[in-house]
Amino acid sequence: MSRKSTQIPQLSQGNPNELIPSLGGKQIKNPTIKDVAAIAGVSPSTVGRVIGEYGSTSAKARERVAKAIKQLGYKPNAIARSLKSRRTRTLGYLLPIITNPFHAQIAKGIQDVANAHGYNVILCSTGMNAQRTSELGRVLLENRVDGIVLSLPGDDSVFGLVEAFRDSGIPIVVCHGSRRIAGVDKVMCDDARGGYLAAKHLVDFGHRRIGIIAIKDSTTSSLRLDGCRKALGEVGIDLSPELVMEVPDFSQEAGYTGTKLLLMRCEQPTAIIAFNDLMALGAMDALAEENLGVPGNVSVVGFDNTFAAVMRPRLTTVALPMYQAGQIAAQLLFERINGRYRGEPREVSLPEELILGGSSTVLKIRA
Amino acid sequence: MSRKSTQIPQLSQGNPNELIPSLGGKQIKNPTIKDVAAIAGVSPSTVGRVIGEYGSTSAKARERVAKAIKQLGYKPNAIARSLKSRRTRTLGYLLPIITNPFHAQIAKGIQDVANAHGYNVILCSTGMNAQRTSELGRVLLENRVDGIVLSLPGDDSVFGLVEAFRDSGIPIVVCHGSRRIAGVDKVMCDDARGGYLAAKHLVDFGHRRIGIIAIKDSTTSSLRLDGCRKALGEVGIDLSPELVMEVPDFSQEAGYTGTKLLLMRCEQPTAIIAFNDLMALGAMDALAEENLGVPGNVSVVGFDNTFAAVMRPRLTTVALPMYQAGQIAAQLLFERINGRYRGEPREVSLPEELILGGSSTVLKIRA
DNA sequence: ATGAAAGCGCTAACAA
DNA sequence: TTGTTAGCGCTTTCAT
Repeated sequence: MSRKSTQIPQLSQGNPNELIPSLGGKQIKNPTIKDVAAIAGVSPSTVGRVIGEYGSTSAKARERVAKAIKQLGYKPNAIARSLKSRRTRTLGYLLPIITNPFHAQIAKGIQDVANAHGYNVILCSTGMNAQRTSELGRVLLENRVDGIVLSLPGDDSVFGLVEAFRDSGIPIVVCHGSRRIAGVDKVMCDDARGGYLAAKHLVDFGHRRIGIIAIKDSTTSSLRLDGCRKALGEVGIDLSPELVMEVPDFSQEAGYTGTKLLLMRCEQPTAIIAFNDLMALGAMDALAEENLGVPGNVSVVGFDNTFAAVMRPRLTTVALPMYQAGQIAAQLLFERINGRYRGEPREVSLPEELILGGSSTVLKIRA
Repeated sequence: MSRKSTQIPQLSQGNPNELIPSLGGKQIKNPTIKDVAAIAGVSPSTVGRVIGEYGSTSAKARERVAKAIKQLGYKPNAIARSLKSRRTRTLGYLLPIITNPFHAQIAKGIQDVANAHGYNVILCSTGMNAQRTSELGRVLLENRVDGIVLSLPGDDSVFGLVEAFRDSGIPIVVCHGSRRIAGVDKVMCDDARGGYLAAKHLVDFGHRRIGIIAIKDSTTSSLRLDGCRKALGEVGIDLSPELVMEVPDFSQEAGYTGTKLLLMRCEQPTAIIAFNDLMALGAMDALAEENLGVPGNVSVVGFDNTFAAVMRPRLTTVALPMYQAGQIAAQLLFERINGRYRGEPREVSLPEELILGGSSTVLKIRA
């Protein structure tokens, strides 16, 4: 009913925004700082000072302005403010797809910190499409965001985008994205440490023959593998290449197939580490097909803690602090934005954490 | 290294943006439409026409402007454009928490459609906090978004927010939010139909004594329950109240406890419907504790298809088309924004779909 | 088809 | 402490 109120001028026509104090009448269509000033009987600048909380104002002025604002239903125009102040109080967040729980967690971390600073976040899903990535970068640039967080793998479109932002002097933080993006602040997880924790856990449980489902051409995967090697090395074991199955991607299918192949080509491992929960699920399906119980016959450990808690048995996994990563990314960004930090690019490494589930158990010595 | 390029004026000082054609020199610090005009040898208005693709321009002018733009590395300023044109090409999306996969799906649907229209999306998680909800609403208002999508339960802060947007003439679409918000377009799922599908499925499998874990004070829950009743009614069964266990919320804990209580107070049902996957998981844990196998002794059906696919056995569930819901919500919004539709509030009801898993099976007649 | 001029709503100098 | 003035970078009449 009042939906079209803005279309129907409620004051006399001919003076769209004239400073008629609307003595009896109610609202002016889109009250500006000038309208407020007229009603409060002060100058526009004084109103600006009251609203923007800068400069100095008398208590009386503040009171009158506040009253006028309420009377008019005045809402500051952030657009105009941005144009003049050259700050939009907006951050951009570029990510592959928001439906990935990882990125959703990061997004939440960024958003919470941003809001606490009075900032908004524009979310941009690239869909891993190069053209779209460039386009979204351009849009963010045109919208003059004060900073951006990037959770993208490193391809040419991403490098180009980083370059463009750097040229504009807009700070960038990479959060759980490509490690190959140089010259920017980064927030990453300590993947080597995570791999170490996973393998160490199994080693402590007595496992010695541990199969690993790793990913080809993935830095994260190779760091985790390094960590596994280290843990095994500590008990004098040299990880045999035949126990490391390299698969093309982090999919459930890859976990399944990889495990099948692994079981075929080597003596049955007593435990399997898959470099994410989805692959661990695939691995467990493969094991079930071979009538190998988990954890009875084979222990399984996953990574990422994406849905380990809803599996039965609950999956032992390595959790990554993505929410925290998002928060820190935003904090680093704000330090750049407000000039509190101007030094060399920093890299924050966040600890990963082992979450115990029922999918791993102490190795039974066979008779 | 080139990070501080904007701070170091690269041209002579004293003429911040004078129309010196920068013949040999490279970039002007922050080229505007005027700079482009000067280099292209046309007026600013012509440049505006070329960039904004309005009015008419000669091919020659377009070419010269394009060249100047490239030479200067000019980026249009969306802020200035918004101020003048009174359109920000930005949508707001208010939701409880982005880490809820439902809302992430909706967000993606909105974002994809928005981007296709050249629009951005500002994401706002309210965290179900009333004060925060109002604040975010205010911020969106101040930022003059062209429209908003709401996925919020109905409380006073939300009603207030809706009112505020209506006063400003900014269109709103509720997407999978409170049905109690009146006077706005809505995109909802057909929960009654979903409930019907779930119960019909079990009835078709021969089940007659079906326990239902429902939620107190939830419209969605009562619609689903209606649907269940209808399916049972079709085979002449009147759903007994003792088979309907009302729990306080949609949590796993509630599913677990509800099932325990259900098993205590009535003859053992041959199937259980829980109104989301999480409660179904809790129900299955409860059943396991009672040594009741799924689906051997009891069939289980969930709702929402949030993680049914990773459960073993895979959970039979009713899936909701959230991505599509987000897309449609955005489409409805655009129809309002560009004035293509000005009629009464519409309500779109989206079909839910049964996804078969291994958690439900044909009822075995006991000897 | 193009240019000149006004102004969107605000902030930031500078005066007073 | 307050008011005046001048823009921020763009779009939009209105002339030409």
